[in-house]
Amino acid sequence: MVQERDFPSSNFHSCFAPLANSQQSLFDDDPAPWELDAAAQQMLATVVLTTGPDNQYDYLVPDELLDARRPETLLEVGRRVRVPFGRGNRTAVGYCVALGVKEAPGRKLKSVAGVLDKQSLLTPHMLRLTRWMADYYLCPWGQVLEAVVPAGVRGQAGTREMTLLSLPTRVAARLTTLDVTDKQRAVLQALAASPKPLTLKQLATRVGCTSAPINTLRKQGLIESSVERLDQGELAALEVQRETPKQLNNDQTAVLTEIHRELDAAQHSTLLIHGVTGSGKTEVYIQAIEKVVSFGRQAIVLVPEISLTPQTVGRFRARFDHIAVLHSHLTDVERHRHWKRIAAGEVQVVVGARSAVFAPTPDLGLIVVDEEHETTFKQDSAPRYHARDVAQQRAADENVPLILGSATPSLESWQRAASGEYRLLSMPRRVNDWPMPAVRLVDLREDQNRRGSISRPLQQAMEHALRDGGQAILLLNRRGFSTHVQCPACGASAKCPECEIALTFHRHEQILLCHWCDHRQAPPRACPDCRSPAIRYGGLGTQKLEAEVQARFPKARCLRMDADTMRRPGSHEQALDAFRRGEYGVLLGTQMIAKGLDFPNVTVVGVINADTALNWPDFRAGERTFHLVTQVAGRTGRGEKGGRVLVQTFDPEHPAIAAAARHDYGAFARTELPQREALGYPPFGSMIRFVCRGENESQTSAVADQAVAEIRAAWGQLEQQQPDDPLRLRGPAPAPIAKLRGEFRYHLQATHPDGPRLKAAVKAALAKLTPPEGVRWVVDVDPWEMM
DNA sequence: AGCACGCCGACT
DNA sequence: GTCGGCGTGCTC
Repeated sequence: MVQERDFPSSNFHSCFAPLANSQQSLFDDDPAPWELDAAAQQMLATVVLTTGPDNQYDYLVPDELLDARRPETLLEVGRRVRVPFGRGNRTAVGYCVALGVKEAPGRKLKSVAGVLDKQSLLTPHMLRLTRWMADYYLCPWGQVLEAVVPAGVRGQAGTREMTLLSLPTRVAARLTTLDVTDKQRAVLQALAASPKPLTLKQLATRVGCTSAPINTLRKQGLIESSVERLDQGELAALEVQRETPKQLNNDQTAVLTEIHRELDAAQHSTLLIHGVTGSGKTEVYIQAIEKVVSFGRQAIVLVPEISLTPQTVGRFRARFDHIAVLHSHLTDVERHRHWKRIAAGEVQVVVGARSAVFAPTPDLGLIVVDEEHETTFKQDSAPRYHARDVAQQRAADENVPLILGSATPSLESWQRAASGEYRLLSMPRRVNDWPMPAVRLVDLREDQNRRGSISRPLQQAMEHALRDGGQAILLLNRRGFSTHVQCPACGASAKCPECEIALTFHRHEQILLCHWCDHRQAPPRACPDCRSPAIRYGGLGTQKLEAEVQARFPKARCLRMDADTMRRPGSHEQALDAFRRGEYGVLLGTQMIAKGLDFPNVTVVGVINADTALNWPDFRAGERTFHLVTQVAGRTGRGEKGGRVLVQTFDPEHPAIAAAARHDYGAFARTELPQREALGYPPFGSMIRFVCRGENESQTSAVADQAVAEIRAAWGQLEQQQPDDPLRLRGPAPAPIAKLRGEFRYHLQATHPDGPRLKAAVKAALAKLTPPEGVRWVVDVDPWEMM
């Protein structure tokens, strides 16, 4: 790390100013530039490498890279550079994160070899944000930078170097007097008539000649050429039906008034909107953004990927002239074009999944995170960031409000609102005062001798709904046909050879499938252990449920949506559109049908088994169950016909299920939060999860043991003298998925109320970890995945 | 992450 | 004596 105080503030474009601790004294006691010895001053670039050690390195900057007249090779903060690195001076690529005149250190520095980008890829805001992410998520800064700048932007996808031809003014002036052939004159005249330079091809077509006369003129110096990188083609423009603002109800108006007040205050604050399903949160976001746009600023709206369906996106398109929709199946070229439009300030609203939080808006005015409790905001590969928390950091840094919205807020956000860190705004009523649907719990213990998976009350409710022309939704969180395939004679069940997890039978494909690694094998004709031919297909998946629905409701068409039927891009939207048009009576599927959809004609929702997620080895199991049941219940009662919800469960007294049945978020939070507190779990403690994996089981478990020992040792170094909450270490233990793709997995969880201290200990411990070849490890800060 | 330096065992 | 094993530490 460079000595920041050595930088004269006048010309050192640092992006670190508001960072904590080591950066605090920046600029405080800098000597004035004229007091410094000019001979010892050098122009230096601080570089963070994209791969390699997680450090910052200073390089000399050759004068030619500082020539403002040549903007394409000008070195700026936020551009990438090629630098010599290591003893062999191999070429490395890094981001320039600081640039300025600085006192030379004792030893000789190497020089920047070249500039890679024609413009800066990261504003000082984004550099600070990525630096924060690196520190918070224990991840190399260079890796964060590579994750934040889309590959299509780095690679200039969709652009091409082209030679542009133009007429020098001295030639244009004496066009008629030149001694040239007729073809050549025609070429020169075409060029003179064109308001902008032309490519060789364009010019040749206009004149109706080959490239020969043009090349002759170029050789004679009568045409000059320049090379530029140009876009190939344009983003397709969409025809959109415009829509006017909707009338707000009292709750919506009250919340919007509060948001407007925060926007006027021009400072950062976080508002948590707790609005029941169907309370009209989207309209509130839109009207808040209209105000931001009227200031000429931009807004970012983060939604779970599943919500990026034409339905939600269409509402934004209908209300704003210039929006960019960023979803996971954009091509590099499309992503690059959107990025450039956003960076140029041509986009008013960016709507996208979690990575849209990095949209390069030049003058951000507001960030909205809709369905903020959703797990898809947490990235499950490095950097393992949570978009809501990154949005919080970004909004604070850019001094703009952050709006979090949910019908079922995460307990993290709820607790922050309770502690006063966030402001809580409620929208407890649905638009048009539609009532919340009545939820009936069906106790599966009392109905043990039922045949199949649909209880009598659910069966009757579905019959009623379908007879009255309504539709039904059934939720079952298990795909496939049978969830376990077992031999009743010897008890052996089919397991994945790579993961040792029960294989699921998929009847349509006639295969046994591992849902973790996608291993496939033919179903056995007889038990491989005892040769018994009577194989039992137990457990319920969506395929079996589909068969049962078709048997029980032969007149109704049934649509199944799960990861198996929704393989192709766009199939999700097509299926939902068909259901909305009434082509199907019953929609059944996994949790992908539970979120954010709005079907006025759905009058019955059935949860086949609310308990499936309840017994997961995850401290959020109850919260997940509550979210799922509440969200799916919100899919009904959105029209004149009202709606009913039936939740089948073996545990109707469970607080998460009972509270979800009453639409009572407060009750759920009141029972769940004290339990979290007693166990030191988030939101009361920070958690860091460590997972290691390798083919050799003893080596892998030894690495987990070593990690625990190092964390304990590092914690001992940091421990304070006063009595204190103890560090909680759970594990090491085999992970719930103890084997995956042929590798054994061990994990441990560390929790403590003092997040920064916990992080410091884990960071110090991991620096000492030396796993053998073949054992890889991962740290996850604020984990959401415990398997 | 790579790459050289270093300090011990089997060769020419 | 030297070639090479891969443990340790540094790279602006």
